[in-house]
Amino acid sequence: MASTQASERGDTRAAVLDIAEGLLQRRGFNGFSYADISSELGVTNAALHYYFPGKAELGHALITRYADRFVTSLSAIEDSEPTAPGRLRAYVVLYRTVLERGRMCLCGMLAAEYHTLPEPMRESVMGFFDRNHDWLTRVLEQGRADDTIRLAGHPRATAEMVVGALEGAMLVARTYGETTRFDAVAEQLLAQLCGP
Amino acid sequence: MASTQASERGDTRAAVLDIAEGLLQRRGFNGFSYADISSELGVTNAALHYYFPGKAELGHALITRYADRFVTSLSAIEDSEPTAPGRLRAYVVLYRTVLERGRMCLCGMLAAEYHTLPEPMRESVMGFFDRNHDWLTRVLEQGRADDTIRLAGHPRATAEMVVGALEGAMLVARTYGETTRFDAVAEQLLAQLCGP
DNA sequence: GTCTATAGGCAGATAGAC
DNA sequence: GTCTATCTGCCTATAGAC
Repeated sequence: MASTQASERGDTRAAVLDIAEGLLQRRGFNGFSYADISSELGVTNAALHYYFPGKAELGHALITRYADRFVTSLSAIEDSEPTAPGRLRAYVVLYRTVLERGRMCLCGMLAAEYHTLPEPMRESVMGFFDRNHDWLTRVLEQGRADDTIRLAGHPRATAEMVVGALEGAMLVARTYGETTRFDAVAEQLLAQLCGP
Repeated sequence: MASTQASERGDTRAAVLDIAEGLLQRRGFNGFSYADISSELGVTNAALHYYFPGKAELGHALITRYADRFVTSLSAIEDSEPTAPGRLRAYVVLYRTVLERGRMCLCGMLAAEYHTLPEPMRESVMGFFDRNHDWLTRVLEQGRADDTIRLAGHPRATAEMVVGALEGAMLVARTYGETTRFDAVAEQLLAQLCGP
């Protein structure tokens, strides 16, 4: 099996995170077990505890890695897209890419299970949303300044609406297994902000 | 304890559903157990199986009851609110009321756990969203007809955006434990649709 | 680092007494 | 209808060999 390659290269830890990430995004934190990971990776259950003492530690590592990667993507967008509407559009693509793989946003998933999570994980989930709101607020302010974006209220409130709308659209669209439902919502959202 | 009253009146079944509903909306379907229900109700684990042979049946009954109640609420809105913007506003209050009690929409929660659910439950979750989209589409068409609502695209696409935005706003707002975050998003959304 | 072996707990579920 | 008692299976986690 393909997954054995990873352990042969010595980066089992990363392989564990990759597999666990997929499971978490598709089934939720309470919807997968160590056995799901170990069987797919081709190692025993006990090996996982070497890298992550408990499921809480694994969960925390997953959020951290996901959030860091997300922030990197946001920086990349700022480098490649100069305009506010362009940046918004690229932001939407970030979500769409996740959905395309049949996944839910990792932190959106954890937000649903929030009340069952260990405290360190909760904090990190909030941090993820904070950083998203911060970034979007800046983009919206930029768009308002150069008149490329039309705001109905405060930039931060709109930023929170954009995150909420995209998270919710993913959540519902994944139920139907149709990416087009997400696209329709995203277009709708962008049309209302960047208008004609 | 207060819950014993229910069983004394002979409506244990309803009491089970009430308790399970709260657990599901707060912790998710994979986040609670039969023991959680029976301990809160003051009966034994086995008693629950008398009413619901398996957790799948319990889950299905929960969706059905929730969806039926939701449809009833939508009819009530049509009776009390004649205008499209009024109906939209009342629709938002439906969500807000759920959030106020620290809960997530039952079907929004199940949408997150979708891939771990037994088939009969999946179908019912989709049915819930379908009915919401149908109802909202009709309201939006009404508003477009009498010029009280401004649509950027197809009514159905906007209806799906509204559901997505509200579900997502609940999801994120609940993480922060702040109802005001939901309100800001809702106002934002309504302003863009009914705005001046 | 990864294994075998195993502990201890809790999950959903059933049989049969009352 | 609700109980006691019990089953089986899976879960996270650990000890210790290799």
